[in-house]
Amino acid sequence: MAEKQYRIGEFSQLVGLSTYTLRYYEDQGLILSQRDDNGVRFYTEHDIRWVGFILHLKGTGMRLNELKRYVKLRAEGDATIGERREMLQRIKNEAEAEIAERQLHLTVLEHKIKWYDEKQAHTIDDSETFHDYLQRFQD
Amino acid sequence: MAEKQYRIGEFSQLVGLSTYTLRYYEDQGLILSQRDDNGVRFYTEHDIRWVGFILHLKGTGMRLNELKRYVKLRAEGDATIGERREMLQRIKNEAEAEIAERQLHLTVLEHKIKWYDEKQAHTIDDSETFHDYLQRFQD
DNA sequence: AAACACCTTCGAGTGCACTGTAAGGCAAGG
DNA sequence: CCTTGCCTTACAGTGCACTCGAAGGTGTTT
Repeated sequence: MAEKQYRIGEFSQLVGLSTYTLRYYEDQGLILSQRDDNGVRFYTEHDIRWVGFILHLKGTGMRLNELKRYVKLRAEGDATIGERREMLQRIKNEAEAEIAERQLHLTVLEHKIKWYDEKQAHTIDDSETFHDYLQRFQD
Repeated sequence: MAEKQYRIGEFSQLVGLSTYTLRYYEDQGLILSQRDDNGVRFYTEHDIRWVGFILHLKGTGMRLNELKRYVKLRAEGDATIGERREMLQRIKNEAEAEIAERQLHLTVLEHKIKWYDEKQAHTIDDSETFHDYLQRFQD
């Protein structure tokens, strides 16, 4: 039983990327496609997994240029595993730092929401500025 | 004792935004500046706090257009507090959803790093694909 | 007198990641 | 035969948030 083959339109639906983007990624060397006798692209389950994986990498904040570099290393074989590992580790660290930073910003936003609530409920002095209010959480 | 006044160059250093960006933000209505007798911008501590706050909002993922809308509402007075609160709440929800999503992508990246480690240490079968490996964590 | 920091308007350039159009062509299905 | 879906190259357009430069100006400091 041969594996199911998908043409670009169907594949596009499956992976959630437009056909434009799929061709663009192929241009950029991020994906490969096989061709039938007429030169028409087709993809298999294997390609679905690969696109899924690069979308995970993208989802962590990895940029196309880094992704290209990663794919290039991958094509060079197991000798580059160390380098790829370091790359992913760096991406991981950066992503975690960004998340942490974003969470810090979020706490201020949360305080502001609380401040609005208390202001609306008149449980804080009408003249207390948000800045003064924030001071109460500084320690 | 009058409050210290900062001209744009110094202020730029203090808040970490270029003078270009400060003027741009002013154009966009995100910041106000006072002017001396010669029309030269100056800022005070109050402005430092305000820029600090909008950078927190930006840091949560809020876009300039939303920020503009927020600032506009703010200028309309306390009557818009409810709307501003809802706005920040929505931003908060979106930011949390994005963080959660990013963390999901990160777990896959972490698995990939582990997979590299195990592959390098030859503790996994050389023929086991990352996809097969990942299956072991699916439940 | 020159250097410096600021002011204005206006418009162009940057980086990223697409997204779309034009203009041509091929092959299969109703 | 015509529509649909695919193919190609090449290039323009989009959205976002800056970033910069030109060309002219003012006021303060050395």
